[in-house]
Amino acid sequence: MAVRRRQETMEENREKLISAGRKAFGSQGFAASSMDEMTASVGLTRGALYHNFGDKKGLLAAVVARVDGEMVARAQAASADAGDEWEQLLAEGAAYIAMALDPEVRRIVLLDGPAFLGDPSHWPSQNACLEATKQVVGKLIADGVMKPVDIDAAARLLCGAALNAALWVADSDDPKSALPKAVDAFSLMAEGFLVEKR
Amino acid sequence: MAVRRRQETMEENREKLISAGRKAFGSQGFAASSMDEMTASVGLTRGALYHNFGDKKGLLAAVVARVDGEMVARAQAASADAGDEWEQLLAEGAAYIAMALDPEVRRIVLLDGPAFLGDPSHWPSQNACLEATKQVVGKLIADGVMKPVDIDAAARLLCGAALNAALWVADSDDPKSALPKAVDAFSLMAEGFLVEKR
DNA sequence: AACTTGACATACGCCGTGTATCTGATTTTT
DNA sequence: AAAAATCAGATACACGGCGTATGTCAAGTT
Repeated sequence: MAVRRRQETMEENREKLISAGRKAFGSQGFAASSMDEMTASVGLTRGALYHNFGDKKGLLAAVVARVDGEMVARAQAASADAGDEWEQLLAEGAAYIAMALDPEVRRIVLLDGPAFLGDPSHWPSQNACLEATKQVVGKLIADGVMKPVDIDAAARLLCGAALNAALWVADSDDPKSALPKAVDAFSLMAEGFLVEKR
Repeated sequence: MAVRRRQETMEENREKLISAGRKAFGSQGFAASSMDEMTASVGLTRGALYHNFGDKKGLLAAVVARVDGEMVARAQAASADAGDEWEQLLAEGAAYIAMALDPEVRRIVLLDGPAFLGDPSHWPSQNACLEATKQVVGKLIADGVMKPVDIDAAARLLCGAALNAALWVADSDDPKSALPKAVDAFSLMAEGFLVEKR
């Protein structure tokens, strides 16, 4: 068998660590996750962790970037076949709400991320969700569909509202019945930005 | 000198710990705060902490309740002389945004609170801000000013939007100029709930 | 084949939490 | 009022986690 290249195995190990870190952070939270256990679960030691990611927070950042990236992909897929751009925005919002029902997303991206890495708008991953929302908001304002508000502010509020709605749904007594209520309230509130009601 | 009563000094010590905990959590964050240092800063030891609050999280809960209570008081004061109830809601929102610019409020109530104590809607303090918002929303829907949405969902979204806006302002490059934009966007978005625009 | 590199392991020191035990002052009891 | 009980808080200890310094051996280089 051909000798394994160095970079290959390193890439594999990074992958293992990100994946295991995601599981650990997602299930126990960042603070309570032991890096000894986490690395052992994939047959490595903390040596690999500190070599690849610098420290525990470094791994969290990598995991956040990963999950964040997946979210944006899913949101764009969900809004792909929306009628117009306004409906696209609403579809993305609804998609974020649905995604944030995933416990991993909630804990890692919505709770521990901001608490341990600082505000999402300054993440190295640039918080892809925010970026995507800004794009759409910019277009909608240019087209005169949305009122002329600050793009950053509007995007942040819309994105934040969607994720906040998800937190509410997830922690409500009956998530199943809360979900439509949340989507409903979100859509309604978003309409505040519209020039003319629909 | 009269002998000090037991309960008095205990109450004083609890007060010292809450106050010192607030400073520590607010400046360094919950995870990075050493309880040895914190207790020593008010001339006590961790013995007092564990006796009074059970554990580190117990103190956080007490601190959160304290700050949360102050927030509601300030919000109600801000909305006291609002014209009608809708304006009261907006005033409360603006007040929340302004308050969350306080670093202590941000870190303790908005970041570490949810991350370490769970969702605000389940806090022992009941999250007074949410409760207050629900009150007003309930009235506005009954009066036909707001559209008939789920009260809990609407309150959560409004409250969340205000606090989220504040997080954005605080972490923006130029908070001073961001604040009015945030308040503006918040008010606009809130109007989505109105039956007829103003 | 000798040498260098570097990815990861091993070993160590430090710090922080939580708990078990102790102590002395305030209450209570008689 | 003296003895007994209580209890707020201090002291001491055990355990575990993080980060770093150092070691090691396979992959790559010359």
